[in-house]
Amino acid sequence: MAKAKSDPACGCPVAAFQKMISGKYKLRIVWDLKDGPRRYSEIRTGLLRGAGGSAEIAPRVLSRELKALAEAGLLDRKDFGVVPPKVEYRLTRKGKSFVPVIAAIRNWGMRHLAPVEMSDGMAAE
Amino acid sequence: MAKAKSDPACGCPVAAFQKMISGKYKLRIVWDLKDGPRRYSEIRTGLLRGAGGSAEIAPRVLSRELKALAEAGLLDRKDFGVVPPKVEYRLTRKGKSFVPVIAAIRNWGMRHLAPVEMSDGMAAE
DNA sequence: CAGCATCCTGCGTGATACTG
DNA sequence: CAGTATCACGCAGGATGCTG
Repeated sequence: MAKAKSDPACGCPVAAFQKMISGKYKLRIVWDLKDGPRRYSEIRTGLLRGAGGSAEIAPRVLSRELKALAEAGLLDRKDFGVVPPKVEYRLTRKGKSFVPVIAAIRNWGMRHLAPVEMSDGMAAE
Repeated sequence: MAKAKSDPACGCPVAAFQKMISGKYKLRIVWDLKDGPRRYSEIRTGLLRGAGGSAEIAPRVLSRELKALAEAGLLDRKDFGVVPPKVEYRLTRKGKSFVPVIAAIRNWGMRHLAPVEMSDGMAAE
C-alpha cells in the first residue's frame, strides 16, 4: 500500500469511503456523536463499551481518528480554551448526513452477523 | 493488541462490519459480483479499474479476501475442477442482502467525497 | 482534562516466483 | 488459469510517560 500518490478517491466512492473510515473507532465515533456534542473523555469512555475487555484506548489513537474525521469534514472540534481543558466534538452537516449510512450498516449487521446481544447503543432509534 | 479473545462482534454490529470488510477490495468485490458470477481473473481485472496506477493486485491478497468473504458467508466459491482451472464466485443470499448497504455507501460517497467522475459501475441503480 | 512524544509489535499488503 | 509460498515493509494501534 502506501502508494498514496494519486488516489484521493481512486475514482471509486467505495474506496474513498474505506479510506475515510479506516480506523477501528471512526464509525463508532460518528455514531456516538449523532445524539449531540461530546467531550473527549466521553467519547473515549463510550468507546469502551464493547471494547472487549482490552485496556483503555490509547489517546494517541483516539486523537488521530478525531483529527482525521475533522479533516474529512465529518466533525467539528470546539475548543473552549479554558483552564481545565474542555473540548467538544460535534457532527458537521456532512457528518450528520453520514449517520443514516451507519444506521444501514448497523441494521444489516444486527441481522446478519450478530451474535449481538443488544448491549450496544441500539436503544437510540 | 491481539487481544482477539472475545470479540467475534464486540457486541457491536459496526465493529463486526468493519472486521468483515477489512481489506481494501472486499467491498468492491461484493459490488462487482452483484451483477452475477465472475471468475477469478475477471474479478482481478475488474478491481484494477480505478486502482490508481499501482501494479496488479497480488494474487495472494485477492485470494485471501475471497476466502475471507466466503467464510463470512457473503459469497460462494464454485470450482469446476477442470483442467484449465475454472472457478466462479457468486454472491450468496447473505451477500446479496449486503449489496444495498454498499449502494448506500456509494451513494453517499458520490455526493460527499467524490472527485468521482462517473467512470465507475454507477449505472447500476 | 485533553492531548502529544516515543517505543514497539503484528498484520495487511505489495512484489516475485513457483505449482497443479 | 487459479492459486500457494516466501520475503519485505509500512502503518495502524497498543502501552507509557509527560505537558499546558
